[in-house]
Amino acid sequence: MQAEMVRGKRADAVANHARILQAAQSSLAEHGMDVEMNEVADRAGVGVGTLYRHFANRDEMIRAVLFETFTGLISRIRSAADTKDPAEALRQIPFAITGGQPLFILSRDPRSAKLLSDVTACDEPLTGEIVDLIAGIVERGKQSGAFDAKLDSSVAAATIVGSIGGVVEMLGNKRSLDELAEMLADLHRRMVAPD
Amino acid sequence: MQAEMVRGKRADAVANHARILQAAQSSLAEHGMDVEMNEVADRAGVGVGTLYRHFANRDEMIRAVLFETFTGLISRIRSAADTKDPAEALRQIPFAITGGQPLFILSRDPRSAKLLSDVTACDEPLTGEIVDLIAGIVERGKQSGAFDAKLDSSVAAATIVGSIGGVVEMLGNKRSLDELAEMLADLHRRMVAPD
Amino acid sequence: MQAEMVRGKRADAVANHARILQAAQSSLAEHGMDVEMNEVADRAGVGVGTLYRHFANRDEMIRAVLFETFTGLISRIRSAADTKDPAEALRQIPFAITGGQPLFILSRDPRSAKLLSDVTACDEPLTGEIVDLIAGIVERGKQSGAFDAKLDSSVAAATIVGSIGGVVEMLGNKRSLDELAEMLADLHRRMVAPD
Amino acid sequence: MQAEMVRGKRADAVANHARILQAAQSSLAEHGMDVEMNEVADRAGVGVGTLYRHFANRDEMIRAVLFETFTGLISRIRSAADTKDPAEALRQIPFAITGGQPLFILSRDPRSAKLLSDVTACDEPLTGEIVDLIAGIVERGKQSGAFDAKLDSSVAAATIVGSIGGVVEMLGNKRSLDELAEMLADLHRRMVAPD
DNA sequence: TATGAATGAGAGTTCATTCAT
DNA sequence: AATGAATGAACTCTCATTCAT
Repeated sequence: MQAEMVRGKRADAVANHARILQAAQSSLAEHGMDVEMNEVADRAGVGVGTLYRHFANRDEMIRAVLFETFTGLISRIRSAADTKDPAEALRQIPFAITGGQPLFILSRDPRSAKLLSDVTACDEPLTGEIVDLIAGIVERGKQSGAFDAKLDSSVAAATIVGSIGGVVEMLGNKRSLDELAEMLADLHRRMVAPD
Repeated sequence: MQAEMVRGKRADAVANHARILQAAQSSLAEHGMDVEMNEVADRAGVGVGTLYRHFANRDEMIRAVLFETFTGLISRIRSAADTKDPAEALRQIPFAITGGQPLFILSRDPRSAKLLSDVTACDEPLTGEIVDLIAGIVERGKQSGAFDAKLDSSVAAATIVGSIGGVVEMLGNKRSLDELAEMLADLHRRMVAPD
Repeated sequence: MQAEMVRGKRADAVANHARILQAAQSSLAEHGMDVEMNEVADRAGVGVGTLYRHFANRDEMIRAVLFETFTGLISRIRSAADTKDPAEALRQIPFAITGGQPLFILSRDPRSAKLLSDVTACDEPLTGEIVDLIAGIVERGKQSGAFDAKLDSSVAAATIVGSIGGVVEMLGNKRSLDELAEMLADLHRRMVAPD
Repeated sequence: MQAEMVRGKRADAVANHARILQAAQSSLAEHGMDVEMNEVADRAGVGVGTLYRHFANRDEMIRAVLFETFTGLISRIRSAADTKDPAEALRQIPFAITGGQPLFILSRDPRSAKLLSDVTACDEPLTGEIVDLIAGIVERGKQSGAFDAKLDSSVAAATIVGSIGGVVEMLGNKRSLDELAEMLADLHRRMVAPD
């Protein structure tokens, strides 16, 4: 019922693991932190017991999904932030954020922060690192004169992150993410431009 | 021990209702949509049974709090939107939003949308009406030449709402809301200003 | 359905607590440490939830029963041990042990020791204290010349405890406990008598 | 890779069976009737599936271990009981009982009685047959005048069995089994001796 | 034939809701 | 009318058992 699982149990188990992560991800996206194990199991087409063979418990399962998702998200943001030109770096941010799985909303849930606190080694929301990366871009832009020197880089960064999250949530089902990212990049450009 | 002072009892009940709403509000702010009835009852200083004399069930209680909160929020936004000058109207938006109870975050929870769907007569997030009001301001600004004509007013409005939510969530515990609102208003002004 | 519960909820709850302890006790006696919460609830004529209003969890419930049972058992043994004449003290031991609830068998289960380890402050079986009390009697008897001086008091005590437990388990359903206690006392007397 | 060395495989299977029984026995000794199939499998160095090739189910596995153990135990007791001199026969009992696998404790667990009820054809504890054998010795001793004529042989036998079990459980980890058996034999001798 | 991943019934626990007091 | 003890459906997690490889 699945495609080419090359041979033996190992391949099967690996395929299952992927299927389960995928199921957990879509359940999480749909129900937030309230995912139910049985639903994830059903969605993955396995029994509950199998979930527990792959993750020690519900929290670990969610953690795994969040970790995967946020790891990808942050690495994309980091790539964007590595761009030399601050203006170009900033332009890439909306694309970097909207490019991944649609779990960005969970980064707001206080429970997800708690769940990942031993990964992030702090209790503050996961958006913290993202904001810092973007604040770094803003700071560079201010120093190069590309952005307005009077900007508070943290506030600007939080504004940018919040605006992307908000637009995706509110309009993501009406317009394409790419189109929205384009418009967001433009709005952000105006926001940070020198007077 | 039986009857009189009917009015007194009414007053009592009204006071209780307010206390309970207040308790529910603070519980909601703290735990999100996971509030527990017993905690609300404890916080209100009444028995659980009394909660059920005031609200048919948990959902109704949350609905009442959200309704009250969003009603206030929307009326403040409406006031701001009624301001003649679009620039000034837009400036007031962050203050209007941050001025109320800190339940704005709940507007993001998919469960709250579901819960209020029969109030709003649609399943879309409660932010819908808010976005529309702000989009109206943007539209007026575009027509008056105060804002850039190329703006997509819905996207701009969603950006503004999202940015306020994001900033409050991410920085609300580090800076005063007033200070943040001020900075947000400035960022929004730049964002919509003509090139 | 219960007798004179003087007034109000409190009395009811107290009666329930007793009923639940009683139910837990008989379930424990029947199934050992494998008691099931639902069975105890059924036996007590309450819902499972009620069990959890009275005890934090299954372990606490069992702990409460064991504690009550062993506390009674040990206090009866202590009374016997307080008797001046060692011979008379020893004679009372079988009666002291068989006089209580029939949970003596559980004192053997390693799990019950673990469960009560924070009460007894040690992990060794609960029979430890009982054996010590009886060994004290034997020691006194040896010194007074009433018992054989060559006895190892610990071994004698363990023998006595084990024999009572064994006889009750093996013959408790065929003969009366009093009759058995009488015979045990006689056997123990012979066992410790000087040659 | 297919067929031959049928005999070799048989031998393998027999060795496996022994290894598994051994593993089950040590697991049982450690965890009582709560043994887990996976642990036994691990301990035996085979997969769980293999357990089910040797025993129809968990109960059968435990039954097999208990049967083997008790069969050995009873045959040792029978040997002792076959000794002509009742006093000598009785002296050998503690050695016969402590000489085997340390599963004697399980004979007390109500679950093991249930489990073996179709082997023993009755629900009474497995100790029944043991008690009968020892009661036979006592009876012979009474008739020969070696033991006190007033003894109730069943009660004396149960006392003896119980005392051995108790001493082993309570002191087995402090003293050698041989030393304890010696002391028990002495105590039993005194117990049955004529006044 | 042996393996161990998958299964799912069943046990413990929580919490919205009810109702006797 | 207010209370909070009782209720039990629903959820998480475990482990004996099965079966594809």
